[in-house]
Order: sequence, then structure tokens, then C-alpha cells
Amino acid sequence: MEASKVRAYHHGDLRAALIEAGLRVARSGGEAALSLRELTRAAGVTPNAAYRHFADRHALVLAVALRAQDLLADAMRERIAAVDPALPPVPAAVARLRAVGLGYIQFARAEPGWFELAFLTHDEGPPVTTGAQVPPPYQLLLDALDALVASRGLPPERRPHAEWPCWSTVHGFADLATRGPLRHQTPETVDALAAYAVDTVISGLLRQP
Amino acid sequence: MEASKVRAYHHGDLRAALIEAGLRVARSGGEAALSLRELTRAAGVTPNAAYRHFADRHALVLAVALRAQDLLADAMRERIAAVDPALPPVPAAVARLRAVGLGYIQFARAEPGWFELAFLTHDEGPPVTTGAQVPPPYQLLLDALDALVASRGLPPERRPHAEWPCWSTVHGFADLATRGPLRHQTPETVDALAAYAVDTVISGLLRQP
DNA sequence: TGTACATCAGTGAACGCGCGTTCACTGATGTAC
DNA sequence: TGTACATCAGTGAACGCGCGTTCACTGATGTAC
Repeated sequence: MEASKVRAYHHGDLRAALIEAGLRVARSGGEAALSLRELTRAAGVTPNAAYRHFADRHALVLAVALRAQDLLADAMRERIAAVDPALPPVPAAVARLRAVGLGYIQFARAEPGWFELAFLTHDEGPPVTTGAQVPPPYQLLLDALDALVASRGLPPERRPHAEWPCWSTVHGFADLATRGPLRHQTPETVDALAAYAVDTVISGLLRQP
Repeated sequence: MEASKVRAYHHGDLRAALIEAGLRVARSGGEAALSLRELTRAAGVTPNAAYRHFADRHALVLAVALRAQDLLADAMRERIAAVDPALPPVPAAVARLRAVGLGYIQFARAEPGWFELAFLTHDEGPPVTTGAQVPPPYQLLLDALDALVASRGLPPERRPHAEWPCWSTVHGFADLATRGPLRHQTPETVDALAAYAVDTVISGLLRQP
């Protein structure tokens, strides 16, 4: 098979086409909208053609969810990169941790369908940190906390488990803003509350004990 | 109609029976399990009999969700009541705020199906605080924060919006522990992380600015 | 270079399912006189 | 106290839907000789 001509067999790359269709459909409809028939229809193919590439519907949904997780990580990275590079080490590390959290929340609000899907991916085995398969958004959080310790912004003995209050706060806020009581507040209000929530949990981490 | 003999007409009280069946079914299956046919089946009645009491499936689900919310509030109150009454005012107020959060998380872990349902109820109008229809669990949080201010444990100028970081953290943790990566950790681990997350956000609230 | 053959991505038709909702009805309960 | 009637909670049957999945197949692609 030629590498330049991606087209192969009948369709081309049905697997990729189904995942793309999945992203398109989930963007507005979330996970519930990801039916095997809907996606094969969108790809212009017979329903059971999907079984050439995925064991069943769940496998297809998971493949789309992995892509959604990458999109979430991209959005977070973009926000991290926007942190003022002129800041001194500690404020810079704090600002990047803030960016991790606010990027997470912002993505959830901008793309609630993808966000719902991205959270699905944790449906796998027991431990979350099994070798190389750490979810990219989670890795960004771990890195930001490690960098905060390295910059001496956080004492090393307070590093363990610090990811959980952080993730909890931003994830919970995302859910409140997306499906909960903050759903109908103005974007400005939600922006302010998001910043306040993230700052509060970071303050809690940085407190003098 | 006699008040003592609750039985009326053919069934008795089908409306209540459907809601009870809804709680039973949602307990293990969450919202997705709440089909109109399943609940009428459980109540020993024809599917369309439900339309005498609910406009459609969604109205039935909402009625069950309100009950789930009451159960959540009950669990939280129980935990609040267990706070040592011998504590001085400020530590007592902090302990009750902690109990609000940990009660929320504990209920989510013990009854994930009901918890999912309880969060659904916010599907209504724009503002969450519209007169008397404040959800009971949310009211418990507001009360705990107000009491903390009254006990002089929190400066009044830091009271506004304090509910959002609190709710965000415990809600997010509940989701992480229920559907997310903490799902398969041991209960002891999750207990410890829950306490740590709640303490962190409370520390953030209480910090000297 | 040409032919025979194997591979396998996709087709077409069908399965059985449970769902929400609508229709015209029945028959028990409650009420008026 | 007894009868005629209105109310209305529930029945029974059916609708149309979209779903995931399975079956036997077809026909284009790639390979061996």
C-alpha cells in the first residue's frame, strides 16, 4: 500500500471517518448521540461496516472519547502557553496551575459534548496511573504541580495527593456550569466564579499549615 | 374520601407508587433505568396509566429526582448532627461545614444512582435561588456558611460566593469517586482523599488574604 | 505481463428489542336528588 | 335508602421508531507464480 495515497480499499479509512463523525455528532449531542447507526450513516456506509473496525458500539465510543480527551488537553496547553513568561518562577508556576484548571473549565463550557465524552475514558482498569497510558489532561495537572514544587512554590511534603482537590474543584465547577445551577448564568458571572473557585483551592494548597 | 383509608379508586395511590418504584429502580440503574414502561410494570399497571399522574416521562423522572434530593439532604443532616456539640463555636461551625461536604460525597458513593438523579433536578429555570424552591442540600451548604460567619469563623466580606468553591470541590470529588478514576480505589483511600479535598478548599476559604 | 486465487472491506436484508405515546374503551367510585 | 348519572383511574391494543447485532453475500484489492 502506498503511503502517499491514503485511500485504500472501498472507503478509504473508515475507522478514521467514523471517529471524525463521532466527534461531529458528540459535539452537539454528547455521548447519548453516538449511535453506531448514526455514525455509519454519517460516513455513508452500511451499519455493520463498523464491525470491521470496532468490536462493538462501546469500542467506537471509547475511540471517540480518546480524541475528545486530546482536544481537552490541547485547550489546556493553549491556556498554559499564554501565561506571561516574564513572571518570576513561583508566580509563573502558580499561574500555570491556574491555567490548567481554568483551561479545563473553559473547555467544558465551550464544548460540553466533548467534555462529557472526555470524562468517559476513565472507564478502564483500576489504577489511573498505569504506565504510559496516563490521560493527557491529567498529566498536565501532575506536571503543573511538580513544576510548582520545583519552583519552591509548594513544599515537597505537600505535593502528594495535591492533584485530587485540584481536579475535584475544576471538574465539579465544570459540571455545575455545564449541567447544574450555573448553567444559565451569564458567561461573565461564570468566568468570575470559576476564577474564584480555582483561586480558593490553590490558596488551600499553598496555605501555611 | 376518608383520610385514614389511603386506598382510593382502583390502585390506591399510583402516583406515589410510581415514584417509589422509580427510587427502587434508579438506585441500581440511575436515570437511564427510569423508563415509563419499567415503572408502570413495577407498579403492576398498564404503561399509559402513568399519564393520569404525569405529563410525560420527564415529569415522572423529575418527581423521582426531587425525592432523591431529599434523601441526599437527609444524609447530610445526619452527618451534621453527628458533630461534637462540645466544640467551641468556630471549630464547631467549621466541622459542620466539613460535614456538609463529606456527607454529600458519602451519599454519592453509597448511592450513586440516587446521586445522579439528585443532580438532575437543577434542570429548571435560570436562577437557582428563586424564592422558596431552593434545593435542600444546597440550602444546608448556605446555612453552614452563614453559621460560620455568625460564629466569626469567616469574615463577612468573604461570605459572598463562598458556596461555589465548596460545592465545586465536593461535587467534583463525588464524580471522580463515582464515575471517574477514583472509582476502583479502596474505600479507605477514597475516604482519606475526600477529607483532604474538603479540608483544602475550606483552608482556602479561611486563609488570611 | 498475465492469470488464478486469497483476502477482507463493505453490502443488503433481517432479527428481536424496548421505548414513549395515542386511541377508544370500561368499569369502579363518588354524588345528586 | 335507593336509583340515575357523572367522573375519571385504569385497560387493551396498537402506532412508529431507532437501536445493536447477526447472517450470508459480493466484489474490489492485493499477491503468488
